[in-house]
Amino acid sequence: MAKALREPRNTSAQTTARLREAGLRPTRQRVELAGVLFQNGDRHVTAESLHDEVANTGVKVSLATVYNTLHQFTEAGLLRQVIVDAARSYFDTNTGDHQHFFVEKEGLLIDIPGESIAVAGVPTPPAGLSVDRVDVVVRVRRN
Amino acid sequence: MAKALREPRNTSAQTTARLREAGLRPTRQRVELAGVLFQNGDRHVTAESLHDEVANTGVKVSLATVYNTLHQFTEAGLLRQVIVDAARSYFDTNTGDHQHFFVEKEGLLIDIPGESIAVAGVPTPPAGLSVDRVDVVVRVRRN
DNA sequence: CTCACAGTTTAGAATCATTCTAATTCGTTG
DNA sequence: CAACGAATTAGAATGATTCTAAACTGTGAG
Repeated sequence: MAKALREPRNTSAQTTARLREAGLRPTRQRVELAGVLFQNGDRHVTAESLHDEVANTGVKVSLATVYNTLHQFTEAGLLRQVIVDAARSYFDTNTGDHQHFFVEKEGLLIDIPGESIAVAGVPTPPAGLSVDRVDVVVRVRRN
Repeated sequence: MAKALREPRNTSAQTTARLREAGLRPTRQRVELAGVLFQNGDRHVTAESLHDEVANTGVKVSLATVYNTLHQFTEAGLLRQVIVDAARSYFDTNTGDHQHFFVEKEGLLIDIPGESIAVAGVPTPPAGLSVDRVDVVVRVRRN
């Protein structure tokens, strides 16, 4: 009876461990954000969309923290930043090699598996420069 | 002697004609901006860089007009907008089929001829969506 | 278990690119 | 050259993101 309300939090030990491995102190807000982000498969979020989503779960995390966290996760390799829209930044929980469809009107990003796409003929960069990564954005529109 | 100082203005009739063809009234500022933009081969500018550049030629054009003009030129097919940086928008005078190297640290864009690059394996977009264009950004860094 | 401190969070101000507004100016056509 | 709609502009407004300075919280030592 004593522990009747002690449900297994989705604030799981796994998330905590993952943060620690990434060299990030598992604070309440980081654990919360990581939970929302990495719980269900690949996701694309915006600082604001994530902020709203977390707010809806009842937890309070400031927008500043959401921004900080998104950047820290990105530096730690837990997220990848996707630049497709001049208006806002997207973050992708899929850090593997892949590309995107982007529906501009709706701000909707859709993954394209990395294996399916191949970019050939990329010239050697000008002297002194080396390739960091190749991003492909397939801009699509509703028919 | 009379016309000794009458150099052929780069504010040429060609520029004026080009604007008219594009359905744009050839105002002083549009002619000036078009002159700077389309005078010497392919160029990549940001609103601010173009504004500064024009200011240095002694002509005064407001930043608002530069923004308006860049968008109008883009709609008219005279420019192409390039999205590679979350911080600012680039505009490319090369509207043909081609891609870019991007040196993030320096905000430097370099054209890659369209013929040299080939993207294969782009899957059919989800139902209801059709491909508008495929953008490739080769992110490079200084060694 | 408690303390202390570096690391975090946060509200709100600040920044920066871009857009908007409302008033003035300019191109064009009659 | 008058008139009218289009274009320009200064400055305010906006929106995303970053910064600041103060309050708070993990964590490791004792």
